[in-house]
Amino acid sequence: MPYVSISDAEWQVMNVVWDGQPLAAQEVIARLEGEATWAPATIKTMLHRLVTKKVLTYDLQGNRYVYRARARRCDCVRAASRSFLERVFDGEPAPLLAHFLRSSKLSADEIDQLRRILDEQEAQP
Amino acid sequence: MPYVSISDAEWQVMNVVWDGQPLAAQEVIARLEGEATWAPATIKTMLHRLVTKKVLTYDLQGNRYVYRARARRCDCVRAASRSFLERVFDGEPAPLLAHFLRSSKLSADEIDQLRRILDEQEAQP
DNA sequence: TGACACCGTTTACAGATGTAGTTATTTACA
DNA sequence: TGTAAATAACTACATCTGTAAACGGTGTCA
Repeated sequence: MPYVSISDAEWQVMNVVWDGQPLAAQEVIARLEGEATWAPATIKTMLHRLVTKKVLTYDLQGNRYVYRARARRCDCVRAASRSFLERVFDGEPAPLLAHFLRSSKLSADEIDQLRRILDEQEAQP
Repeated sequence: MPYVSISDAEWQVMNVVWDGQPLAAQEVIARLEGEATWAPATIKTMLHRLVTKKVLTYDLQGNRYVYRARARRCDCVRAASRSFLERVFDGEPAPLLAHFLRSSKLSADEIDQLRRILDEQEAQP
């Protein structure tokens, strides 16, 4: 399975599918109301391309497709994250983390959670 | 100054320029040896496009251009980071941070550093 | 049994991107 | 002063992206 990248607009569609799969095209279109201003035809094009890219697949239900993700979200997140880290932060995770820690407003709970992950990281060799 | 996005390949060039500016095209090409396998002409094309996009500028030195960044790295990093956060993590910084914390191997020093940033964040309202 | 509505497929097209060769101009050396 | 080398500019072209209309098949309601 050769890696094909998911474009910006396609990520918006995939996020909807991952969140609510399985979904028929109409449902994807409905959930993108407000999020984006695409014509329904545009969304259909993207669903089609995502099937071609083997990121999505579908089951036939009568005469309509019901889409499901074929690639796992976590794998796509991993690939996109690695590529972003490489591109923008030259592969250095620490500056990336510093950047996002500084530029995000986090709740006390979230901060605690992140501290705990840091503790875990420290425990590993 | 309308925002134009810096492509994947262009980031590689910009990282070299930001690290060593001002740089003549030849120097950029030299520093990309090994990093990438582009023909020199390819790199020149990218330099040219980056000037068009107003991300780079240059000073004439004899018959050659000496390039300098026109956009600040931190601004470009900020823009790219925001877009990535939006696209891949639906705008939620905490999951993004958790992901990178878990998937990176960090030195003890780096972990301390990050803890300190978390402390700072907690102090802010 | 038509006509309409809906579905996925095909086609369209401009702009961005990756990749690089060709050309014209300038400069420096012989 | 002529010629070779180097430089930036122009041209090229296939693919990817964003955006969407047109088309052809099918199901449904009158």
